[in-house]
Amino acid sequence: MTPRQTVKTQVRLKDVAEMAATSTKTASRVINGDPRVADETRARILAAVRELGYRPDPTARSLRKGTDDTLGIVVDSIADPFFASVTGTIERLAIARGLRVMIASTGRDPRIESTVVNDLLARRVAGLIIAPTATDHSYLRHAPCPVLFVDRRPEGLDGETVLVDDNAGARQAVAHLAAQGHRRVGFVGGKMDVATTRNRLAGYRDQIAASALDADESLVRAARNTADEGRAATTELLALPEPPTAIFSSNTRCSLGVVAALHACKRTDVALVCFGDFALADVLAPGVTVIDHDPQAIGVLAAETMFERLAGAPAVDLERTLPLRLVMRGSGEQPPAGRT
Amino acid sequence: MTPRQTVKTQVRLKDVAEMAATSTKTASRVINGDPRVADETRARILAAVRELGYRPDPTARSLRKGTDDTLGIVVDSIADPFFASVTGTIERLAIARGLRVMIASTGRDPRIESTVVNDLLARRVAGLIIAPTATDHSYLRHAPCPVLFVDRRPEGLDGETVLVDDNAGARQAVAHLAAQGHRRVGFVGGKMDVATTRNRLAGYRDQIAASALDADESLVRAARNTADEGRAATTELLALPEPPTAIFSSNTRCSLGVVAALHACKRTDVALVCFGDFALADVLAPGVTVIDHDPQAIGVLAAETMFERLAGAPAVDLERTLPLRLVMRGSGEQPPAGRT
DNA sequence: CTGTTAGCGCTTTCAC
DNA sequence: GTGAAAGCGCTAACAG
Repeated sequence: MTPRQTVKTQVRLKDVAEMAATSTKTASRVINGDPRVADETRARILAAVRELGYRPDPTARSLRKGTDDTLGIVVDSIADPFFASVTGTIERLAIARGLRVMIASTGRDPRIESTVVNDLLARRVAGLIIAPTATDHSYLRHAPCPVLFVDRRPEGLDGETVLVDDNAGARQAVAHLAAQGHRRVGFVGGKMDVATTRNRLAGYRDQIAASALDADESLVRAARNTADEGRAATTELLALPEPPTAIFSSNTRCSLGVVAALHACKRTDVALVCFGDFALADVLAPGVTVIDHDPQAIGVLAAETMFERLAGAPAVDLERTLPLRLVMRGSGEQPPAGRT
Repeated sequence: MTPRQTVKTQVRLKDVAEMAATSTKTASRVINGDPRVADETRARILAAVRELGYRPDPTARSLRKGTDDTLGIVVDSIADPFFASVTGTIERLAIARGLRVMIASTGRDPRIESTVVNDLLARRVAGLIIAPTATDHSYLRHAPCPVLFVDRRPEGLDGETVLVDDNAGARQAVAHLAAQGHRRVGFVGGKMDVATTRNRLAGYRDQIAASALDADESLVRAARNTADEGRAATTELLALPEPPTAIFSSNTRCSLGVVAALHACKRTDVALVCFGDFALADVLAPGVTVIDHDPQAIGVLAAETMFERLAGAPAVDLERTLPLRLVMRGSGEQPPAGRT
């Protein structure tokens, strides 16, 4: 037998209306704050609502109105510290505005992205915030709700986007290392099918050229998606005939591996700048110099932008870029061949 | 050529039925995998489904069936690394079973917990996984769906719970420190209104007594919820007339602060055992000894338990406890007065 | 095997 | 100001 269904019959609007001796429509008006109801009637209805403990059914309301008070958020992985922070911030602000939040992870799989986005759309979400993974987002051109992209630009669509200037951040990192006298700077980063990686790698290459450093492709180790892979890449780089004297790590997952490798090999003399701050970066010896992009700030900006769209305000600029900040802690200020 | 999706004009089951020259009910049967439909009819309907790009409306279905294929997850904060990992794991497994996931954070506020749980319930979630914060969960006794608690036991209700043995973990940590010869062991941990903290503190006190160590309440610094507060608490402890020679940190947020403080004061000779592993714990010098409780394992167990309940299997035991593991990395193996 | 009829709980015409 | 009726898209009953 199936589990016993609770006899707790839900209080419906009809029950409220009956108790207040009025119609469901009038009760509905009161619930929805329609002013055109007699004060006396309104009082009766509110009393009934409180007495019965009535709570409107969001599903029925959603079906009838064709819209929901839920925000859809689609990110790579909720377990990724960066996205966890961004998502958590958005959720907090959304709740404060009386909005619910539905979160879905894609695992960076375009097909999963398409599935979850369509599902969210089918649920009539009020708005959609997406860290894009797919290569074509043109199907969102006529989406029935505001769509905002985060961290990466959509492809095949001029969608409003909140992001950091990956290219500039990478250039800044490499320029900083060049200023310490480094000529051979290694790159460790994620997969090339992620736009963020491509932009950071492009910035790295731009600045290598601009600073006239060694443009050696064997110093570039992309497609490292986990800390373990970042660690392995670092070990490889250090084993090169002409190893780099400095490393730029392009994302936090990699950074954790790079740091682990440098400490394991006792090669903390190798200069290091990481894209993205992380816990304990300031505690290590030496402290890890980072290009800081505050995930909470991204969350706040994304949430506020979405609230503007939900309120009907049109987008002014298609892109909102957040500033980056070089945080010097020691690892990035070491000179080449700094072994002691 | 991928078919263009017009999200605006929704394809309804009625359209599919008309195209297949049948009734909506028969079409509904096919959609829901009812075998009692003629193969030929089924083929016509499936063809229409594909041609029209029909996707069932989850809202309408939910309203009609009185249930949804969404799992509700309620945790302290999605930005907390521990809960991000647990939640991410559950989400991944849920998606794989065709379930959606709705996540809500409470910020450890009992009123917010009550609000979000009721909201999730109003949305007819298929099941609810809760890291409890409120002090009374008796209102969930007759919940219309399976409810599973994670990380902490509910109060006022014998609910099925997945957790780690906080008390035993704390005892193990203190016993380990006692074995190194420490007699004064400090405690840094979260707020006392969180059951996890209470259990770990109780375990700490139990073992202090069992090992006949100094039971000095001035060594106990609870109510530290952030890394900054953990850092401050550590500084306070070290400034005591009779400072501890070892510290037990009861949660990861605190641990990050404790570690930062020890490094900042150059007092890494103070022995340290932390409850909960964290990134770079093995990279620091000395490596941080931890009582490891794998958040992913908790997520897997929680998800599987929930799937069992959704399938109708009754709970065998009310509690499922995950094993803890002492990971020795150096910080917890240092002797007292180990300054060099 | 298939179709018709009623709703799920709510909000929206459009009357009064 | 208020209310009756008509659905939103779907599926549980119960016929046929």
